[in-house]
Amino acid sequence: MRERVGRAVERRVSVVATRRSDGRIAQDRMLEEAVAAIAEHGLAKLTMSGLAERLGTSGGHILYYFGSKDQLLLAALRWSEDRLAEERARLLARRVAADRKLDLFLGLYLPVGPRDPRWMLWLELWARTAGNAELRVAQDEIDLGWQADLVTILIRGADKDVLLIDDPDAVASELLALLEGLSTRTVLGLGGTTRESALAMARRATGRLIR
Amino acid sequence: MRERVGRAVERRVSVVATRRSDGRIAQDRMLEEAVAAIAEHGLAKLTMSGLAERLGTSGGHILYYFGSKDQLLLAALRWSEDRLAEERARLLARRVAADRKLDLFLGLYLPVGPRDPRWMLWLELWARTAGNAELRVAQDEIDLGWQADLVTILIRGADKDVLLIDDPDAVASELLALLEGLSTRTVLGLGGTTRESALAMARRATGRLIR
DNA sequence: CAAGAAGTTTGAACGCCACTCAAGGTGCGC
DNA sequence: GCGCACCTTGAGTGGCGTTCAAACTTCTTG
Repeated sequence: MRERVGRAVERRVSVVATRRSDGRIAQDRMLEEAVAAIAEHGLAKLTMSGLAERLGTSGGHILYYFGSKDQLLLAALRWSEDRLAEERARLLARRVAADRKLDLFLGLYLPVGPRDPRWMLWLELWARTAGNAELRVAQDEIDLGWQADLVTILIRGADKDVLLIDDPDAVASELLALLEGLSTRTVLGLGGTTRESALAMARRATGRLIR
Repeated sequence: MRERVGRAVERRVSVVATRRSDGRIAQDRMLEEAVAAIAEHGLAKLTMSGLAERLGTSGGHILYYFGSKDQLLLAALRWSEDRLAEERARLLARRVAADRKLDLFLGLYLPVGPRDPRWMLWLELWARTAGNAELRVAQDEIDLGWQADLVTILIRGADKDVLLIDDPDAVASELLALLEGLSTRTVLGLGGTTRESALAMARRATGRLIR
C-alpha cells in the first residue's frame, strides 16, 4: 500500500534531529489552503495542480503526503475538527453555569455563517462516505466527541439541579440531530436560514428539552 | 446554451402524433437506473459510459437529454421527489385525524433505511450546491413543498383542536430541521441511527412541539 | 568528514473521465 | 416519397487524479 502519511508526524522525537524543512508545517499549510479552497468553490473544483500552484509546489507532492484526494479531504476535516475539539475542551473546563455552557455549546456547533468551511467539509464528506468505509468510521469517531461532551454538560447540569433531564443520552442525540439539520440549512442558505435564526431555534428547542 | 432538456417533455400534446420511440420513457429509464446506481455506489462511481452500458445505449446519448452530470443528478432528484410529492398530496387528501396525518408525514419524510436512494441524492446535491446556484434554487423549491404541506397539516389540526400550536411556521421549520438531521444520520448509519430510532425520536419531539 | 541512507520534490506519463460534435439514422407530416 | 426534425452514435478533446522513476537534500554513521 502507500502508507506514507504520518511519516512527518513522528518527527522531532529526537532532541537534536528534526527532519529537514519540517514536513508538518508544509502539511498544515496544505490543509489550510485546501480548506479555504473547498469553502470557496467546493471540492469538485479543487484540483491537485490548482492547489499545488497556490502553494508553490507540485501536484505530486501533495499526494506524497496524503495519498489521495479523499484522504486529503479527511485530513482537512480532522484538522478542522481538532481545533474545535480543543475549544470544546476549554468550554468544558470553564467555571460557568451549565445552562450557559449549553448555550455556548450551541454556538460552537452551528456554522458561523453560510459557506462555513468546517460544514462545507462535512457536506463533501457525506457524499463520499457511500463508497468509502474508512470515511464513515472517522465520521462516527468525530461525532462521538460532540456527543460525549454534550452528555457531560447535561449530566453535570442535572447534578447541580440547573437542568432537568431524565435521559441525557436521548436528549443529546435529539439535540445533535436538530443542530445538524439546522447547520446544513444554514451553510446552504436553505429557506433563508441564518446563523441567528438557527441559534434562536436551537435555543427554543433546548429550553423545551431541559424543561 | 444547451437547452435540450425538456424537449421530450412536451410530446404527446397532439392526439395522433407521439414523437418516435417516445423520449420520456427513455428518460425515465435513465433516471431510474441512475438513481439505483447512485444509491449503490455513489455519484462519483457513476460514469456516463457505465450508466450507458446498463441501459444498452451510449454515453453521449444520456448527455443529449441531460446536458451534464450535474443536471442528471438534479433531474434524478426531481424525479424522485415528484413521486413523493404525489404521495404527500394523497396523504393531505385523506380523511384521517391531524395527529395521525402528522405521524404519516414523519414516515414519509424519513429515509426507508440506510442508503435510501432519495436521501443519497440529497447528500450528493448538497456537495455540488456550493458551486452551482441553479441547484440551490431547485433545492429551495422542493423544500418549500414539504414545508407548505406540513404547515397545512398543522393549521388544519389546530383548527379542529386536535393539535395545540401557536406558530405553525416556526413549528414546521424546527420539525423539518430535526427530520433532516435525523435523516442524514440514518442514511449514513451514523451513531447507529436506524429508521426506527429516528422515527421514535421524531415522534417524541413532535409530541413536545404540539404540546 | 566522507559516503550511504532516508526523506523530499519534481514532472512526465497513464488511464479514465465528462463532455463535444459531426455524421448518419429514423419516423412523421405533407 | 420527400423534407424536416428529432434521435443516436462513437471518435475526439482537454483535463483530471494518480503513479513513478529520477534527481535532490538533509541526516546518520563509521
